Amino acid sequence: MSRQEDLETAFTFFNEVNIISQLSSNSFQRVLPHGLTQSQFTVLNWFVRVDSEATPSRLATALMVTRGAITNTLAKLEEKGFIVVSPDETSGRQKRVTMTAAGRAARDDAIAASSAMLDAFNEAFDVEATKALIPELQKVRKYLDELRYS
Amino acid sequence: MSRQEDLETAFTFFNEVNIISQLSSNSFQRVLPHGLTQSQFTVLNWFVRVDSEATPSRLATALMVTRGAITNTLAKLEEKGFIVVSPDETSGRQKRVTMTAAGRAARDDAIAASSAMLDAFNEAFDVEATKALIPELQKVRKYLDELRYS
DNA sequence: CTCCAATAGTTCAATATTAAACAGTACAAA
DNA sequence: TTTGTACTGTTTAATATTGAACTATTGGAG
Repeated sequence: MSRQEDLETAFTFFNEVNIISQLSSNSFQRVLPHGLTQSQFTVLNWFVRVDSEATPSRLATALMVTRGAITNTLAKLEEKGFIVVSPDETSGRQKRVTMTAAGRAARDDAIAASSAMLDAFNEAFDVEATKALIPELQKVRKYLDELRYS
Repeated sequence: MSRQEDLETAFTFFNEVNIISQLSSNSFQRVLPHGLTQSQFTVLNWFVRVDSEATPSRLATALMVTRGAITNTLAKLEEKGFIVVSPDETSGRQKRVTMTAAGRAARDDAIAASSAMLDAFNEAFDVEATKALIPELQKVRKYLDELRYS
């Protein structure tokens, strides 16, 4: 296998991943309830998947956007009552962000709204085959994730 | 396997794909030469991968953006001399877009600029394993791609 | 041939994001 | 204690994108 061929393999891999991401994100965004944007949903989902509390800066890093973008996204979520942003008593420069019950419900609504789409996908594709891909993708994700701190 | 578990499998799959896409796109954008944006590169790469000629509308559909967005992207590429937009003699409402030699060179520069990144990836991962994922991803991509025309 | 619905491309206002500048806070080294 | 450096969050101008309105053109149904 020449270096050139290996480069093409890697390039093709990332290209396919990109296209799938775009197509699925498009479909997903179309069904998002409560006027949620992709970014807003990602914040809510982060609270379910990772931690019940965060600083804006931690969210910016986790979601790979600038702190300015997070300021905006959190403001929108707070208007909707899906998160609470409060001062941190132990640190004057940090803020403390938590999700409300309404936020949790909105996140669950979003998941439910996408389930028809995912059901259809699972009908067309062998779920075991999909499941088999996940560990490989996780390895790649972890590699790329560690790369950005080095 | 319950429906709930299958839904989670599919959701996790798309979630991993999304994160990889974001991380790799971030890295890729950082090294893009000639002030190319991701969208601009995607247009140039489309001309290499798919066809040597297109209408703006065809590009908008292929790249999954609005026609307004393509108008903007093509204007930027034309300023840089990477594409040519000419009237279509056979149709007064369509335009004809082609890539210039400079555009082709810029695309090749972009590929070259990302090769260090891809080399590092190939050192960390078994290329054969990566290659094995591609057909599976292509199946998913084709499924999603067909979905949006139905 | 004449409409009329569909299509192609552009423009506009609104929104999300970025990069950079900014102000306030924390903390460790001197 | 003081000072300087690093970090947190916000603001600003610039840019990319969207959805919708608009203009021009096409092509088929009548």
